[in-house]
Amino acid sequence: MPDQDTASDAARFFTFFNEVGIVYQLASAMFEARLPPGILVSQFAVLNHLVRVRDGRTPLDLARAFQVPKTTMTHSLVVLEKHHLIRLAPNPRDGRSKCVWITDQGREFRQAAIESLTPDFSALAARFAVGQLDTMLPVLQHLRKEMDLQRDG
Amino acid sequence: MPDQDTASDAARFFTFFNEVGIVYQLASAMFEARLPPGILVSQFAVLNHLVRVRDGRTPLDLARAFQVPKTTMTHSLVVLEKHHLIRLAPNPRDGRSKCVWITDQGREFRQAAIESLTPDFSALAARFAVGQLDTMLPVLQHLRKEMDLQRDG
DNA sequence: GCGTTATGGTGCGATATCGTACTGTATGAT
DNA sequence: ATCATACAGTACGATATCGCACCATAACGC
Repeated sequence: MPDQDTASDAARFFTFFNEVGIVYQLASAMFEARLPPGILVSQFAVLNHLVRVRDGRTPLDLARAFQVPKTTMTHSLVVLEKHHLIRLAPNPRDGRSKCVWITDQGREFRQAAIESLTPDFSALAARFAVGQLDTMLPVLQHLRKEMDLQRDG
Repeated sequence: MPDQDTASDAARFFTFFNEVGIVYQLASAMFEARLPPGILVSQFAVLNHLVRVRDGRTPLDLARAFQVPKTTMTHSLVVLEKHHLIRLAPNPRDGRSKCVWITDQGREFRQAAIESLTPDFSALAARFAVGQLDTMLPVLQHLRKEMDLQRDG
């Protein structure tokens, strides 16, 4: 009964994404409580991406990576630049475009923000066995990759 | 070396939540593309909660469930009521408060929205083995519960 | 080269989210 | 009963997010 199967698949995806959304909300709230006023999780996420993945890319690359409209990314970058956490340089390869570079201050800010979360993570580790994350992480990464491919192609 | 351990725990939580955030973004984008204009994921999520968990509760209960400020929830409820997807009734137990009830139209809307996602889920199921979700779901739910408890207590 | 189309970024207006302050009702102490 | 305090919801202003229109440059066809 393939109809039954696809219905069941859909229900499982829906339930799963619903749960992911809740965990995201809770983690965001936890994180935002530690960030200094004026910097939001969305903006920190950009900073984090520049360190974890690569800086020097264009605003549009970042917008695509985060699945947000380019106007939203422009705004986030303006805020980060105002705080001297990134630097926007002209793109030598394309006169229409720019390159986004993280500053030393930006790296320090990211590091400090991550460290400020340590108490929260410690408290959570006392409630939840961290080893369980190791099982889920590669599966989540694989899921993300496939969703990315589906989006693009 | 307990310091090393807690640092490693923190790094694992951070990496994991980062991945959760990415999956959430991708799933939201996928979902929002199927919702009719005028209804956002945040508003649909409220509707979904009313069916999955319970309706008849107060706006503040919902705000706490979603970890959003009560003013944000007020706004979402106004939008949903404007579309006749919910009904706001006075709370017979408390003159300051209200009760949120989903309408028949709201239930139909939710069902139709979920069904509109079926093609996306089918395509994704062809790329990603759905059974892997079943392993992660209970762990995610457990993590969410512990994060909730940490937040409250 | 020149014109057409495509693309990166921004300006602008609309809605969403959030913090603060306020209103009205409930709760509790006396 | 009266008063002080706590609490649910709203009003309002600030920022975030988003869609649409526009500008400047790039890419392409000829």
